[in-house]
Amino acid sequence: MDDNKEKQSVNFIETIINEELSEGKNDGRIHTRFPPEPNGYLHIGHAKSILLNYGISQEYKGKFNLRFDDTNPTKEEQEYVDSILEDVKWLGADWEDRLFFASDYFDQLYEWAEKIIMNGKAYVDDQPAEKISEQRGTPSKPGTESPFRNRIPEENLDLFRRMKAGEFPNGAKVLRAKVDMTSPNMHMRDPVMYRILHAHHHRTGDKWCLYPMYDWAHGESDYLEGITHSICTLEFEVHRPLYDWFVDQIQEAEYRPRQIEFARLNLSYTVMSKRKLLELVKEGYVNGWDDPRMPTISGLRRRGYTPESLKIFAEKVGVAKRNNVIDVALLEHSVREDLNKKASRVMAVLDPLKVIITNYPENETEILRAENNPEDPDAGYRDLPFSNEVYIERSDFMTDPPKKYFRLAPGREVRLKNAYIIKCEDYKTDEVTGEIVEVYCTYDPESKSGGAGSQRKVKGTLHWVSAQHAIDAEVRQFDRLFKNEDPENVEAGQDYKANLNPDSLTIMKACKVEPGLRDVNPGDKFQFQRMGYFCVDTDSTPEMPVFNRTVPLRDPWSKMSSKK
RNA sequence: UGCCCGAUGGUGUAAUUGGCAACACGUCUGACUCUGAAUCAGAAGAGUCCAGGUUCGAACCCUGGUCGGGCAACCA
Repeated sequence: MDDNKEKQSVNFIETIINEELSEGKNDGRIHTRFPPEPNGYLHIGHAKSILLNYGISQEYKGKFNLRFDDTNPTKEEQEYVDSILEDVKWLGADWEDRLFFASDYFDQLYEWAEKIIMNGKAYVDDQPAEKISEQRGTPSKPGTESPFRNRIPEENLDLFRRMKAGEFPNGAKVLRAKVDMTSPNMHMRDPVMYRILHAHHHRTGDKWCLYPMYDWAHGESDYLEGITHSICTLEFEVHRPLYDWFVDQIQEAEYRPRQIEFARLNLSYTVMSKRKLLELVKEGYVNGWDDPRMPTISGLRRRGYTPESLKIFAEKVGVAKRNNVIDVALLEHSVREDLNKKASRVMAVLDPLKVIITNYPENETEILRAENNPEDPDAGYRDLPFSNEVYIERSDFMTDPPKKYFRLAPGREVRLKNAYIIKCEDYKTDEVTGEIVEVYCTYDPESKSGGAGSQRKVKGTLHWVSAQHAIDAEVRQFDRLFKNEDPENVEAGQDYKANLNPDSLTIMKACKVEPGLRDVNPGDKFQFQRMGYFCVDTDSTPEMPVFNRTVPLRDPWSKMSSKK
């Protein structure tokens, strides 16, 4: 099985690694990391990155670190650290004992900064942010040098130490790397290494009033951890020369980390920026970060996605450098593929219509046998009660059906899954509304599933639930959060929120499900036959189980019928 | 007007590193079916952004364009 696992095509990062390996770089050691900033919840784009980094470490028998990039105390919170830890763990990316924080390295970073100052490669600038920004020029205009650029190392060191000691207020001074104000790369125009921030840090408390900037902290953190491949997204491509410049300042031996950039994941009908997701949460467009409609890992988890389904997805999506928009259908396909193998089949009627079987004894209950999962012989069987009154799906009965409609209609026969063939003899409508209230059928006693006369074929098979045995349940159905494939595609003056789908959430409170579903726990997953995959929500109680629809089953009929 | 990336069916990713474009999703047929699911069989759909060049041969190399994305926080 394994050997005919068609020669897996390698992505461009693996190609690079393979080349380096054959050159003997870093002694053949492979070490990756995932470096989230704890300022928001992780989303499926992060999942791609986590799975990529962890996957590479596994593939090459290397190591994988989790490191929080917590260099900005004004935006970061413990709540986010906790959620990120939970999400990464849930995905199965194992950092073993290598959980780190950039803030763990503040002392080392500071020490190095002093060294760089003494090497004449960094200086303290007294100018305000606006002034520095002005002098930086524009992409097409070179920058000009700060009047403080040529301070002598001793003076810089003294000032830097006083910055650390807290002698200056926020914004009074910064430490800048002395690189090249005329570089065509804006990031090389004497970037800021440290800013003064009298702020409480979630880990270091009030120890520091001086915090390193991303570019300075990131590569050095990689270096300290022995990271060999620092994989990040495309927008950091222009930072790479600076990443390398900073490593140059401190590198001591042969080893050095290498930054490689790949294209971030984009999903159709979805927004992915932390800022927008935060906005959706804060302004109440969704019910929290783990709202099942959110593309967050916690949202997907609550929705019923499995870690495996996300792995399947990540593999199908691939890794490259070109901008992409993945069809959400691929995500949906990935869960179905996983859940099809694992989820027990059960029957649940979401929009019940009562069917009375007129020739079945009124007070009798019959126990039928039902297969739990035709895809998994080991899943076994369960008992199902049957009686003379059952509920079927309202959409499974029509008084005047179109051609090709295989379900129940006056005079037509249909099979009740795992039970009998029934025939519609009559129905009753509400005199006022015209709504169908009951359907009257007769059953064929010879047609019992598994019985001698069960070979008889009918066009349709319906799911059902015995009226007197069924239990009540709430079902939440989700549709895409945005109406437009590209949520950003709006008329002038509007933003992505104009594309919000008002019908993204449908709550059905009168559902009837088979009695075996009485004792379920949040997270349990099922296939409601003919309906889709569902997952028990955290709001579920023993009195009222709540199911989230993870994804509907593929449904050619609804496609066919809605086309006309 | 500067610099850095990228460009292959509707979507995404490949192509033994120069040998007549493959896989997946989606779409459409059909078979099977006690889930209109799954499964199985098949089909349509790109001639690789454009123009030159090198070569027996180019999606891969070279030149010049075009288009798309990124870069001017004391954010990451």
